[in-house]
Amino acid sequence: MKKPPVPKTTGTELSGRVARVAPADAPKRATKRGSTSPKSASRSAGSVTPRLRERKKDATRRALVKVANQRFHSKGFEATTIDEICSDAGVSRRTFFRYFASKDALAFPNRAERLEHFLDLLEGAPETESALTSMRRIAQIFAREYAANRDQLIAQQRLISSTPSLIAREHDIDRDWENAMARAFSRRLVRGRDDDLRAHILAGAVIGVIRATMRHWFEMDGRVDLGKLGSQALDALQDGFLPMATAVRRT
Amino acid sequence: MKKPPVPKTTGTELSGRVARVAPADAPKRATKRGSTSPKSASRSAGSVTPRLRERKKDATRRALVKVANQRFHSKGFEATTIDEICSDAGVSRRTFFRYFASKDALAFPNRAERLEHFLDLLEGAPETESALTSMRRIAQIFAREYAANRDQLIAQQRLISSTPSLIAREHDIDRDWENAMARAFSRRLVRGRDDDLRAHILAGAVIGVIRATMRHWFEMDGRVDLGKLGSQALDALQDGFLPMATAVRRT
DNA sequence: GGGAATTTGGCACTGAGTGGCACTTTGCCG
DNA sequence: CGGCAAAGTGCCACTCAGTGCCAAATTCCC
Repeated sequence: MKKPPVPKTTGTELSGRVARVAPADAPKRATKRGSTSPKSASRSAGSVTPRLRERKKDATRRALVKVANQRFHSKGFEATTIDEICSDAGVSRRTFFRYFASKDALAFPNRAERLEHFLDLLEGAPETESALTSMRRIAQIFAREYAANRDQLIAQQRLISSTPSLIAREHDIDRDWENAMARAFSRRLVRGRDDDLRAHILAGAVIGVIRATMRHWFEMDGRVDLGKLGSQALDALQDGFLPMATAVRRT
Repeated sequence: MKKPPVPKTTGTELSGRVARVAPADAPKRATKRGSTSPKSASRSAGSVTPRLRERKKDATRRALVKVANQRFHSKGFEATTIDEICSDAGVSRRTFFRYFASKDALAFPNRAERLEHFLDLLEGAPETESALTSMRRIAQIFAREYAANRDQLIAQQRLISSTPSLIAREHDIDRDWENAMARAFSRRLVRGRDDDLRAHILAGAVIGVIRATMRHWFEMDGRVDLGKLGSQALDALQDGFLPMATAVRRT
């Protein structure tokens, strides 16, 4: 009771804002091999990829995601404590936070990978292609990919949609995509004033349209053709929502 | 040490999910006078607004927002403790949470009022007006209002933009607006299949465009005409981003 | 002034997230 | 093989947000 011994210094204020323990949440990045990672390069040779250590880390990470999602789906996200997840995975609480920056992060495994994929596609688009055409093409690629993982994505989305804090995280992710898109568009547009603004406006519109489309797809439990849906949505965007914007009471 | 006496039942699991203490975060709602509030109407006459109790509550709320923002701006959002805010405002911790559902909520005073205002305008729009025309008109109204509070809004935005958790909350608010918009559009569109989807797509695009516009305005420290900016952005949306979508390298 | 309805404060408790340190494992040498 | 450094892990203590509960204070209304 009373007071715990001593809070170290004065505590309560101006605590250092350093915290360089382990940022976590970094994408695995590996898998793609090569990459000339500086490592420590103590001597030189090696390169037989003996990273038996990496294997273990990866296994732990996967285990955490797996047991966590089991609990999440059976008793809900908020009702699941990190302690439970840790004991299921046979890992200590402290270790958990070395793998994931937060409990939320568990619900978005491969957040980083997906964005990276999107970026690759976006940056790999031919210079001569218009922004909206690129998006149309890329949307088809993702539509196929999403359709292939339909059930898993729907389960994941159901969890997210029913958890306020996860909804917020999802919006963060949308913003990442939007910013990535804006950057790519900006490079593509006529070089001149206001390009940054115009690129952001276009990106904002595209992301908004795509989000609405995804939302609909999820609400239909993925029983509609996502590719066609996305295509139509981008059509609507491209012709200025004519049927919607003007018609108030079509015949 | 050891263990605290008794955690009540078994604790740790299946704790009731009721929590009907005080949702907080409700808009003041008053101020508009009249409104035939049922109150208790004990006698009849009066009408001198004797709610001395309401005054105090309002004062407490304002005080909390005020002292909180002082601290937020001087030492940052995350570094500020709710305890500090409470002692500054002369209120207990427990009371704080009866006024605000979370620390985040402090950074968005009148979140509810603004949305309500938007909803009123949206629902009060003439039936014969197209969705985009309504938005254009409403955007002008908000542009004027924002311009009038420029300095305060910019300070607020600076705080939000520099705090991840507040950015997330801001996105929640955007979503509220988007949903409100979608609902209004849906009522306005041709009644038929897919209206909900189409309304959401349009709303998503509009919100995206508006967000990008606001972002730019804030980045320019409000030194540009927000009304004109919004108007141009909606123009771009309405003609399908023709100059952006097609031109890859204008002459 | 008296009694009911609110409002408030204090207390105890849960759960997320962090820092520090000691201990174990793994990779890498000579 | 034995030893060494670095990376990974476990444990403990601590801070802080948020909530339930109940008693004390305040306000309202007669």
